[in-house]
Amino acid sequence: MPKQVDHEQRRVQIAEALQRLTTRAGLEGVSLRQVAAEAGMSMGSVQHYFKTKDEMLRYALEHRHKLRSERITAKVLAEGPPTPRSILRACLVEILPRDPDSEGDFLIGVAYFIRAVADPAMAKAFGEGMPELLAFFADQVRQAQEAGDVPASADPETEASVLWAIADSQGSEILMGHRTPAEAVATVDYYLDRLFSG
Amino acid sequence: MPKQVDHEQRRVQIAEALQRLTTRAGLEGVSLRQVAAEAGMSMGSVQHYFKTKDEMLRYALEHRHKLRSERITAKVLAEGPPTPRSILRACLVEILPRDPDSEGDFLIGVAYFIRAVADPAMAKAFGEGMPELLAFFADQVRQAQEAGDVPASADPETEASVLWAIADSQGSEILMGHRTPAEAVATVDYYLDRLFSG
DNA sequence: TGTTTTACAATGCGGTCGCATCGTAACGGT
DNA sequence: ACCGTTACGATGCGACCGCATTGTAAAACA
Repeated sequence: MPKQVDHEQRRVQIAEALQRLTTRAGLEGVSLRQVAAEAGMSMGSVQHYFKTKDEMLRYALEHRHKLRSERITAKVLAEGPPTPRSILRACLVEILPRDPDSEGDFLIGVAYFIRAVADPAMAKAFGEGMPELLAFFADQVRQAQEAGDVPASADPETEASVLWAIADSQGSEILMGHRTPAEAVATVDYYLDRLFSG
Repeated sequence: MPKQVDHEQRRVQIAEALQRLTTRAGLEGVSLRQVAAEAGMSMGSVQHYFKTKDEMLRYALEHRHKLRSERITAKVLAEGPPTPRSILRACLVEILPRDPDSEGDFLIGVAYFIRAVADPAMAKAFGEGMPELLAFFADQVRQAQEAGDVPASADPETEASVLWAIADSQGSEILMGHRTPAEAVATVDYYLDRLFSG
């Protein structure tokens, strides 16, 4: 068969160009042409690897999910002796936009959220990564409960939602410049303090 | 002078058409033509009242702020004897998208958020309504503290952020169909339970 | 009544969009 | 060497966008 090209690598290349564009310029309204230019290839090439724009966006979303997961687990493992609390803190802080990288990641999340609102298929894809993250959070809370660090009255699943809510919402506030990363981290710590008061 | 028309009423008419469209079709990508059609007037007419699209969006944003404030205060006053807790609950539930109306309101908020991310001027306008809402929340928490219903250790300002975060994030989850309004309300109640445990 | 200002409809312009099509260059298998 | 497939660049189509312009009807003032 013909010219052998690593499809996966090409797709990643495109996805990362998309991510860079999304971070830099804005988020909605990035066009295929822009993505192609940013990736240093022709539009036809992009089309070759992704039949439609949606397909490209969906792939980039999965790529992002993977990267984020890797980043978080790396962060968690890097934190000396991991306790449920330190793990949760690391996750939440990692989610917040604190630098261009994490800001880009957060922005991509927002971009997909927007699409997801109008497009149920995208909402499904977008929400796929959520349950396991929430389950992971809930599990940490449960472990802390068993260790007596979190009151038994707390509901792990709901606490997981609240934790996510804080990171999610504070992240948006940071993006809009209504809050600084430091303030957001302080809020996270505040809440963890209150939660871990068993 | 000539044909006297109530400008404010016309603008409201347009803003509400925009809101309806945003609710129904999606949120980003509503065009001036669509808005005009929805409002039952010509595009030239819309242009007459708003020189640019941004101007229209900005006006509609303020309109929304006003409506939401009115809606919330009405809701609070309607709740028999208002306690800080019932007030907070009413506010949070009111923010959540529970029916087409509140869903539209929430969607508009999302639409503006999106614009706000890329457009600092919009971010400013969008964030203008926030501090007073947060201050109001914080004030309720403080009052509850003085009444001994909320632990003195709680920080009213941060709690206000957390409360907002819950409504904000849960609202998004509802929009995407990842959560039902009932579940979101349960989360709100759960958190209020934990907060009001003085 | 005539003039002036406002309200609005119609239309067009330049631009961009996603997507389809087509031609061709590069390579692997036979 | 040839053939079939793949990679990808070039180009164009139809639709839509925001915005500007133009023309006209109507109403308040003189």
